[in-house]
Amino acid sequence: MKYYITTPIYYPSGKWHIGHCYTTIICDAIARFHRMKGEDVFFTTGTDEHGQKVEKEAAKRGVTPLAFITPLVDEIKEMWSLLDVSYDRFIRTTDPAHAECVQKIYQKLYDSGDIYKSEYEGYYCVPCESMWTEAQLVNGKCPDCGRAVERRKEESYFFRLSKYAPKILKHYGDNPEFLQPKSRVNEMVNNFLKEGLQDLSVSRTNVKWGVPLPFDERHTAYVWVDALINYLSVLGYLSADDSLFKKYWSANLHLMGKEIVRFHAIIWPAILMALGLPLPERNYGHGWLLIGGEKLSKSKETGSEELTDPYELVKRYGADAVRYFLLREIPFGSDGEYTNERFLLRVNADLANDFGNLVSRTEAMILQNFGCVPQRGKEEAVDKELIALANGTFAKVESAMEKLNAPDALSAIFALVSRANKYIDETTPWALAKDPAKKDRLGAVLYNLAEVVRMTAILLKPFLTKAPALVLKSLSQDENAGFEALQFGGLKGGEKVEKLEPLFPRIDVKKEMQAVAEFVRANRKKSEPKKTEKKQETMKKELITIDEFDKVEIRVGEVVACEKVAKSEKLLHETVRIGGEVRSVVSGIGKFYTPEEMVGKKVVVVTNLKPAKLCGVLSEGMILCAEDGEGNLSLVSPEKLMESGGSVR
RNA sequence: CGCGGGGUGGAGCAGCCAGGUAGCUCGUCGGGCUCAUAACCCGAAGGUCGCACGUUCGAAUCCUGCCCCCGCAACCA
Repeated sequence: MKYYITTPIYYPSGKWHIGHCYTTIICDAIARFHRMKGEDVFFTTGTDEHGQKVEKEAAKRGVTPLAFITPLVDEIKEMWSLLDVSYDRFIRTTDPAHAECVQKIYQKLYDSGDIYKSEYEGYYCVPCESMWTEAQLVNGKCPDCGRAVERRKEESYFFRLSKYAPKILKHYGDNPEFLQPKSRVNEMVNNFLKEGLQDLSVSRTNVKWGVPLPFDERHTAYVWVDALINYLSVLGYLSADDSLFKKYWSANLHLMGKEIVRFHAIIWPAILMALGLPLPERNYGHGWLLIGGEKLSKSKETGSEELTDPYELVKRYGADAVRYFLLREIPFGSDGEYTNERFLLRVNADLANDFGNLVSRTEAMILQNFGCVPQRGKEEAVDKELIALANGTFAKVESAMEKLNAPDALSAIFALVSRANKYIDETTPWALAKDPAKKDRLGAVLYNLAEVVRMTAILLKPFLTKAPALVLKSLSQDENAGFEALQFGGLKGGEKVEKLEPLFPRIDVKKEMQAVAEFVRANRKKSEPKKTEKKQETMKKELITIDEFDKVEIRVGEVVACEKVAKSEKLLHETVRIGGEVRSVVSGIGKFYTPEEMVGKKVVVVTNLKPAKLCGVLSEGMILCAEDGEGNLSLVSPEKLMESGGSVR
């Protein structure tokens, strides 16, 4: 049986946090699970490297897009290797074979009439060089700069998405597995499919860094279509050698974060339908890791002291701990809170105290009393209960994993670990050891424990990549064993047992949390001065003339009213009197000043900055602040009492 | 009335679809044990299941209304 499983391909931003690892680690555990069942698994991941963002960043640095992006791709590959991600193929959208596949697919759809040329009508802001839809405009003006926009038509190629809406709806109905969890189906149906779909613009003329369309080189492929096609191109679809495609398509599982479900559940099936290909069996949109209720990327900006850097986490606690936390702690399908404390408590309680300690005490007693695995003995009622649980655990793990529910699978395994720890208390092997007449019973008890340890190690192999192999090796067992080795009784007795170092050293949570908080703070300080250095460098580079400086109009103003901008974190909305004029100004200083203390302050304002809307509030100027290396802000004000309206130069 | 998801002991979650003793993990407190990584085992305290109304012999679960949080969506000038 074959099993084709994919992660989305990632945009290599370089700012990695464990949220990024979440999808990939779950996929990896699922892939390993199926491999251990003896299935023919193909597991892919990769990077999404085209688009305007990359183009602009590269230009800023004066390098080619590919030269800019490649080190970042190497970084993500290193991260996957640190976390033992067992992908079979890594695809980059800049691989020539991928680009070729994209072109062939566009050509195919163009030939069949599913892609056609038309015009895209929108509102164009000339200074911003941006096209906006009617819904994006703010009071009919450009949402970026607040200036007037003009209605404009732009040539674009469209994909007949509209045609497929009814078919997709029907597919959802006929295949309840297709999109999970169920709540996502409601979201897609109610928000998009029910009202019918609009044809999708699938080409861009303003983005050069992309795959050029074969039938019109002035256009590049829309990045989302480009990216989705990776699931086919990685299998060699439409290439000279499409054996992988023949063998593995369609996908058994596309796993992704909930934010991109729309693309996978609507656009992707429509494209596949247009190509006449079978649809993926299952799409699953999982939840996010949150810090204080916010997405990780956001909370990073707002300065939380949680350690989220995967490299550092692996360095401190090991790949197994990071994998375990992600797989065990986050309720699958919904969002989950991340804190260092929860991470440490979870790892301590389960891996160190329960599992690691079980292995340690079992092997210690075997070595003290027998030196090798004892013979299987006569079974009493307690033994039978333990053995039955051990033999029944795989079925529970399998049924959880069929639902992709790693937390449930792991909790079934740890129920066995727990039962074994309790079994030790019930059978009191240390007491048996004191009575030579009970040597046989002692042997039987320790054999049962050794078996449970062996089986637990095998059960844990899809989830953890280091500890299970060590445990199996220490019992002289094949570390590559699959699930077929799970029947109780696998140990024959007499196997050499090797003393292990503690698998998961216990962490002093309080101390560690302090250390982590210090580390995060120190790291932030380290990275911030760099930013200011860079700023200074660019200042040096770009000398300006006095005339240019003269273009900036700066005046003294007085804050007459101030309030927090609703729904924003740092934005304050000030009403500033500048001479006879009163202006509305929004500034990002909410972390450092309260609205109350702002009122009455003399401030220095750039008054000829083009107006903009921030969080929907009009800002007609910029209040000047000094910023230190740590991002602390201080208002700049005239050193002697000055009338509002006075100019600054 | 935009659309979804959520509100359950101190923390994080399960239970809800198919009403009937409110469960799990962590934390707290007490006890046991000493093989083991001060780990393990047992017990206890702690909940008006967001609020209100209704259906029912009986509601965390079903109905209706409301409140709060989050995402889809403009944020650090």
